[in-house]
Amino acid sequence: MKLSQSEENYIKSIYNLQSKTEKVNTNSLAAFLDTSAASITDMLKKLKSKNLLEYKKYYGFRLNGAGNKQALKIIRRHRLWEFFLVSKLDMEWEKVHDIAEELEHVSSAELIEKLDRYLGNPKIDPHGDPIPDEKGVMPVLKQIALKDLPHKRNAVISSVSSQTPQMMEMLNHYGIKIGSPIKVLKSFVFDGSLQVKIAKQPECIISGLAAQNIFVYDT
Amino acid sequence: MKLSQSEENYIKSIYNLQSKTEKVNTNSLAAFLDTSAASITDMLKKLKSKNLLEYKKYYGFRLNGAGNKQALKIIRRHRLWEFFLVSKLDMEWEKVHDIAEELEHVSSAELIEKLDRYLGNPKIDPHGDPIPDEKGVMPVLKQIALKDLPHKRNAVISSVSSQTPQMMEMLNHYGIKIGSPIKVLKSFVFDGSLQVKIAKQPECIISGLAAQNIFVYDT
DNA sequence: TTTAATTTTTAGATTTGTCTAAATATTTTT
DNA sequence: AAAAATATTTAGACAAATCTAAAAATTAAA
Ligand SMILES: [Mn+2]
Ligand SMILES: [Mn+2]
Ligand SMILES: [Mn+2]
Ligand SMILES: [Mn+2]
Repeated sequence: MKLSQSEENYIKSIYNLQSKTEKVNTNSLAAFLDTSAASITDMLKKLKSKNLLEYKKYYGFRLNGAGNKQALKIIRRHRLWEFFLVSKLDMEWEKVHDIAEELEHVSSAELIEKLDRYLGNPKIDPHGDPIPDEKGVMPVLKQIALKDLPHKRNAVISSVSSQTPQMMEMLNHYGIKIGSPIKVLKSFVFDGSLQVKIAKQPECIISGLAAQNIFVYDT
Repeated sequence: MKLSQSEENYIKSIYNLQSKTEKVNTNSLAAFLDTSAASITDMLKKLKSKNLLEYKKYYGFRLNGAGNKQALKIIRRHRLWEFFLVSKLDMEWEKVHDIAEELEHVSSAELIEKLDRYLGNPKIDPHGDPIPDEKGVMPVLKQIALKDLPHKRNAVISSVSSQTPQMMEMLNHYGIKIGSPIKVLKSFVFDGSLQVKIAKQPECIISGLAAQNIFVYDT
């Protein structure tokens, strides 16, 4: 089934909202997509007629199995392109989302499978979000605090607990970015500080408090 | 100026037809784009109103300076993506056109400049067509005799010195076409003959005389 | 130089995705 | 439980890109 760019954007947005609330409602989707509620209703009818959506008038809606599968396909494309833009073209991870928003609609299956192979079948995008595989299965990644990461384990920065300017300043200084590969070399019992190696950076020391608030995927 | 996908496709097609005939006419563009003549007229009005086109009712049309510049920008994107698909993702050069037809409409300037750098600023796409630079200038490609092509260099058949029936018969037999990627694997000093690999053909031997009369773009 | 053939444009319709404003249904407050 | 507030849907309109069929202009033929 060939979907329009618009239909794909709606499906992806519904998927995202669904992961936060059971049933999605018209206004929240309208707000999310920055369109009118009337447009949402119009599209809901269309997606329902294409059997991608469970939809009961006035009572909210959800993607059904087929809809979810579609959403995961689009998310896969989006995140693979983001990974490409950052890892190969050396773009900054804050900038890649908008471009991936367009690239995700290029629909060749062969393209995406070859891109995936070329990138080394990455499991996490530059924002720390998991990349569904070719069957639409999200990899299960266990997230742990950096302080609990065993030594010498290859891990990837997945998130930080608070996005305050103070935290960002420090992360910036250390060259820590979501998606950066990281490895713990040594830990100091005295204050819980860690000596770590972050990809592309010289080795450095991170305080125990920071190590509690930085999370990684143990890969 | 932001152009729609449709507008971009029309501009590019007009550019291509223009390179063959001075003025383009409605029916030939309709045939080229496989649409109705009425649709062409509709779009011509639109492109004229956007000052990309010289257009006199019933008397044909041409892109103006701004229109040409736009066309070259789109062609640049198209050919860079084609190069990417073949050289990085290892797709076959016959298959990449349709995908590039979609990718070419992703409009980030930064994306294209980084892609260009990443690919090593290629000058020729996988079909042997030149890639305009970031200013829209088509590169002037140096053409050399196949016999002078260094080993293992990716080159593209650009022309043959004589188009006699005898020559054509031989080219046909070898599956040599303008635009075919070619690579020299080995040369024999004894008679100047070359072992070459032409895209999609099995390896073969070409005589020294033939190798003097076949020209390639060294990429 | 009329007439015929061809090309191009216009008129009017359709589909997709959007909007505003009004109507209707649901939920919350009194 | 009725009124008020909120959420959702419908009605009707619009712009973009397309189409078919008819009209008009140009070109070629008789
Ligand atoms: Mn998108
Ligand atoms: Mn992302
Ligand atoms: Mn295109
Ligand atoms: Mn090409």
